[in-house]
Order: sequence, then C-alpha cells, then structure tokens
Amino acid sequence: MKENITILDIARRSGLSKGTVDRVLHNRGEVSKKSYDKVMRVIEELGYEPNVYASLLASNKQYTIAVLIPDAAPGEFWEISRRGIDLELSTPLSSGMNVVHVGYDQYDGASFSAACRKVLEMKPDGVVLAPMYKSESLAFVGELAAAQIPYAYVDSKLEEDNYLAYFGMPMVQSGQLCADLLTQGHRIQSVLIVRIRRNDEDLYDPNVHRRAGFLDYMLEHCPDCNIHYLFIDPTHPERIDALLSEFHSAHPEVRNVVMFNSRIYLVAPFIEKNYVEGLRVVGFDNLDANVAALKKGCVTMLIAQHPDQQVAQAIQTLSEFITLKKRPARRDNLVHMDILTRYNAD
Amino acid sequence: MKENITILDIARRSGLSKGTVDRVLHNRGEVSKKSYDKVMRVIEELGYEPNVYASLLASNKQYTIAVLIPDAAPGEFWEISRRGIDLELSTPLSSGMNVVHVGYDQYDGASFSAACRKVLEMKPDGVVLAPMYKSESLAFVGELAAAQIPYAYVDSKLEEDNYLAYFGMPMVQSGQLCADLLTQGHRIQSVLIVRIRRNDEDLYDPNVHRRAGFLDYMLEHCPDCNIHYLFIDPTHPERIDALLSEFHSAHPEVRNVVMFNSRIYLVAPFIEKNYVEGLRVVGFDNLDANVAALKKGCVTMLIAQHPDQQVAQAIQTLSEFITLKKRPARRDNLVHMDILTRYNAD
DNA sequence: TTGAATTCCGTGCACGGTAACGGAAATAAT
DNA sequence: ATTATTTCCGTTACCGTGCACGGAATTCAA
Repeated sequence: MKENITILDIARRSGLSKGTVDRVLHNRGEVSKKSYDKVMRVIEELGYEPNVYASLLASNKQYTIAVLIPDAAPGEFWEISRRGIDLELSTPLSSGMNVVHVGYDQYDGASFSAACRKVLEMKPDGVVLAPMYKSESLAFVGELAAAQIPYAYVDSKLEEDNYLAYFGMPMVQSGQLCADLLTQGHRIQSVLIVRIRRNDEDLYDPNVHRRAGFLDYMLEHCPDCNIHYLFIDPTHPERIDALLSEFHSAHPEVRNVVMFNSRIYLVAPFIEKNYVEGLRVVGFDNLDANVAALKKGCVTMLIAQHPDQQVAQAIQTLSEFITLKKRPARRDNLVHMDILTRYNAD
Repeated sequence: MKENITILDIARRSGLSKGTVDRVLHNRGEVSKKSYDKVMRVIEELGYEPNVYASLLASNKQYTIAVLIPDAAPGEFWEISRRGIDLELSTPLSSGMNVVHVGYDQYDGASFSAACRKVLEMKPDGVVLAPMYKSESLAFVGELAAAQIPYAYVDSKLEEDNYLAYFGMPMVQSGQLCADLLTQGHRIQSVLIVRIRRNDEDLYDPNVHRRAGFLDYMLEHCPDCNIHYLFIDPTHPERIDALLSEFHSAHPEVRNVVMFNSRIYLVAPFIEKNYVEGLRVVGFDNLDANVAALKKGCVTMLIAQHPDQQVAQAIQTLSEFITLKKRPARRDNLVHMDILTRYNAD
C-alpha cells in the first residue's frame, strides 16, 4: 500500500506552513536558511513525492509548444512526423498543451528562416525542431537558449550543448545495417546507389552519415564491390524511369539497389516493369508509398524508424519538463531501427 | 487557445447544479429523465471534456492490478515481461495504481490454478494475464467476469468475449516472416526445426500457430524442402550439444535452423563450435542470451516482440478503464514484429 | 526609542471533479 | 387531508498543490 505524504504533512512535521514548504519546493525564495534546511530534511525523511495531478490541476496554465518541421505532402516522411503531434495530443497527460506546427519548404532556406522568426515571435514554452539548415539552426537555438525556451531535436541534432533531448536514428549504424541486409553477409559484386541531386549547400543532410556507414561496411566486407551512383531529380519523376533504364542497359549485371533517403518508392515503377530474378532493393522509412512498393515486391526490405513517435516523444519530454521540471532519463534517444519485409509491414 | 468547459458551466447552462451534472456523467441515477436529457444536450453543445487531473485527484483511490504471468529466471521471456510492470509504474499517470505480480511455474498446471485462486481472493480492480492453461484460464476469466473485474490478455488470448484488450504478436504471420527471412525468398533444400518436448497436454502453446505459419509458407514457396525435427529438453542443456552433433553427422547438408519458442540461445554453443559457411539460424524474442548469440554470429536473425511493452500497455489500458472508464481504441492489439540482426540489436 | 524597510511566513482561495448528506418536491399510502 | 415514501436535486466538504495577499517578525535608519 502506498501512503500519501502531502506538503501538509511536511509542514506539520517541520512546524511550518504549507506555504513555506511550497516556497522551498519551488525555490522561490523568501525562506530563511534555517527553515529551508528544516523542510529539506523532512522531505528527505518522509520521502515526499509530489502529487502530479494536484499540481497540474492547481497550476492550470495553457502552454504552447511549437513544432518546426517541413511541410510535406500526405504520406511523405515529414507528414508522418507531423502526425506525431496528434498522436501526442490524444494522450491524457497532454491536456493543457497547445501544440502548433510551424511548417516551411524543406528545400528553401529562406522559408526556414521565416519559420524560425515566426516561432520566436510567438514566444512558445517549448520547441521541437529538425535542424535542416545548420548555420541558421544554430542561430535559432541560440536565441531560444537566450530566451530560456527549452527545445528538443528530432531526426538529427546539432553539436551544441543546450538542447533538452534528441530523438533520432543512429545514422551510421543504419547505413551498416542497410549494407548487411543487402549483402546478407555474402560478397556482392556490384551495387547501385540512387541519390537525389541537391543544389543548396547549407542544407544539412544527415543521410551522409548513413552513406558513410554503408560504405564502411562495404569496404570491410566487400572491398571489391563495384559501387555505381545514379542521380535523380524528385521534381521530375517522369525522367527517373529513363535514367534507370539507361543505367540498366549499361550495367545489366547489377542486382542490388539502395537509396539512403526516404524516397525508394521512386524507383519502384521501373522495377515493377523490369523485374529481374535475384534483385535486392533496400530503402529507408515506412512511407505509405514505400510500404506499398514493399508489398508489391518491388522493394525487398525497408529500414524504418517511427518519425511520428519521435515527434510525440519529443513533445512529451518537453511537456514534462515544462510542467514538472522533469528532465528526460537520457538526453540522446536513439530509436530502434525497424526492418520491414512484406511479411511484417502490418 | 483552448477554452475550458467545466461541469459548472454545464450546470449553469442547464439550470441545474454540478451534483446533478456529475450524476449524469457517471450514470449513477437519481436524475429525472427531463434533467438527464437537458444535461446531455448541453454537454453535446459545449463539447465538454472532463479534466483528467481533477478527476483523478478527486477520486483519490488506490487501485490494484494483478499481473498473472509465470515466474522466470533473469533474462528469460517472462522475466522481461515482468519488467513491463516497473516500466509502467514509472509513468506519471500510474500513480495511485498498485500493480502486483502473481507468479507461478510455467510448466505446472497446479501452480497456475493456485495463482488464479490467489488473484481471486485478493479482489483486484483489474487483471493482466497470459492464458497458459486453456481450460483453467477459461474458468478463471469466467469468475473475473462474474465479479465484474476487467482483464486483459498478453502474449496469447482465448476465444471468448469478455476481455478488455489483448496485446500480442500475430503468431501465424510471425511464422511466415520467419520462413521468409530464413529462405530469403529462395528455395532451400532442407531445414531443421528444433523443438522442446512437452508433457503436459493442457498447456496452451501459442507457438503451434507460429509453426503453422512457417509450414504454410514452406509449402507454398519451397514445397520440396526437407523438414527435420529435433526434440530437446531445456532442463538438461548439457545433452543438447550431443543431440545436435548427432543430427549434424546424420544430415551434414542442413544449413537452416529455426526454433519457434524463445530459446534459440540453447543451440548457440553448438553452433559456435561447429560453424559452417552459409548457415542461417533464425529464432524468436530478444532475450539477453539470444541477443548475445546474435552478436557473436551464432544466430543470424531474431524476430522480436517487446513483452515488457505489451505488459506495460495492458496495465495502462486497464488503468485508464478503471479510473476513467475509457475503453481502448482497439481491442486486439497486434504488436509489431521486430527483426534483429547484429547491426540493429542496440 | 520610534518608525520605516525588509525579510519571512501563515492564511485562504482557486483549480475541476467526486460523492456523501440532507432536504425539497412529487407521489403513494392511510 | 395528513403522513409516509420515493424520487430527485442542491449543498458542501474534500482531494493536494499553486500562489497572491497581508501581516508578523526582524533588521535598519533616524
């Protein structure tokens, strides 16, 4: 059985009033050192734990958390991330939290800056962000820190020291895992890496670490593997088939295909039309389109994270910090890498 | 911004008092039909949502939930399940919940019955159970239903209609997935299925469904595969090596090994000593011993669930039902099947 | 010593909901 | 018509914490 120790119990035991105990608990001063120590001692003795419900009820404030992630079309990676907001809002402990999504164009640095400014002027109590543009993000979190606003990273993080928490995938390991799944531990002769051509140099692309992990693995386990690259443009999906077709006639022996971003579904149409025996295609993230391709057999395996859960957890961590001043157990939270085949895609 | 509508608002709008509104909200009678309808209409109109914190604070009861799962040694499947209790107790919404584990000997029907009786006489407010013995479990849940005690299944469920929720793995599909990972979509010639010999017939073994899924897959994709069985006794681990060795000399061509329970680690020592090129070993569940074997390379892949999370979720669902009368969104919750290789075993 | 300025602390209401208690109103029994 | 029941509803005291307000106790200035 649990005994409930209240601040009133503490007040009585220390010969003071609950007001004083409260001031001690929240460090809001106006307490003599003697009383402070006394109260602290009693708290220790009785093993006081605050009643979360009463606390939240009494401090009946509305907080707002801004979520700064790109806009995206339905089914895309960032749209799934966005769903994490509703996922979190449906939990009982998030009443009293207003979570607002501040979107921007993933490929437009200016729009990112604008979104940052918008967040700053709404003066939120907490911020969740994916640091897409490095220098701009650094400036932004600097301002947040100056304004005493806690923030959490999702997807990727910056190397600084003021963030409350980070939720993301271990990128290097995900690349290794990808290579392991592709090769199945055997030596393979060749592989095609499909990439998306980028213009903006400041755009921070965490997938480079993934590629590095992949290449590390290959260097160690398949040093003599031919690694081909093919660059495509997602804004012109109709040209992709032609590019793949061209590559396929030039290198008909290639049986392994990977992509390190979330768009493996882009190659699915070509594969569906030109399937060859023994083809292995490995990609990332459980977008609807990717899962559909998986189920059709165009994609062999997907390595998935759960971006919605990451966002939800980030919001939750921030909520607990804001309302209860509770810091997360771990600051860097590496989420599990899910392997999806057509048999466990749910 | 959220406007907070309280029962007092409703009371005022309907010209009644909060006592009456409360009676309506909780269906505890003593309200005329006219008033009832009136209040209900206002609730609809204003879109009232109860304040969870206030509710939990006011009804300041201590509830107890009994968790009826087998005792197990550290690192074993049921011990991981047990950890779900602490996992759940650490969440803020579970204060006021006393969760007690009632253990029994997995392989002893009498001990299971005794545990059931123990649970009944402690009159808990909710029960989480894994229905290990079918007929005995049916009788037990019958008594729970009669006593109006809600209960949730974990791991496997019975075909009856009174349970609040079920959390478990889709067993048939897990068998298919296992086969798919083992064969990698190719035709294989032979496979060894290692099984544990059972004596007790009433013991309900959900793994038969897993085996069925596996065999289904093989029948469809590898109809001419030789399927060998080997029965071992977990209480005499020292004999296992001899049995495997014997099998290996009789069938040296077999390169694929599976087990459908969580004890794949039992074959790891033999494999470590007698590793052959191209061997594939697939098992279930992320026990410490299994993961260790995975990392050493004795096991190729593991299909894992998260028994602790299942138990935690079951407790949470029961808590919400008991305290807030909230039913779960889905009654049958099939957890995701995790595929583990040495690169994502964390 | 007296008054003013601090420092420190207790009191009391609020938060939204629960449920026991008792009384008014409506109905039934005499 | 009067009393006894039953039905229905309002009042009220909590649950444990947050916080504003004002007053007592102490220190400082004169």
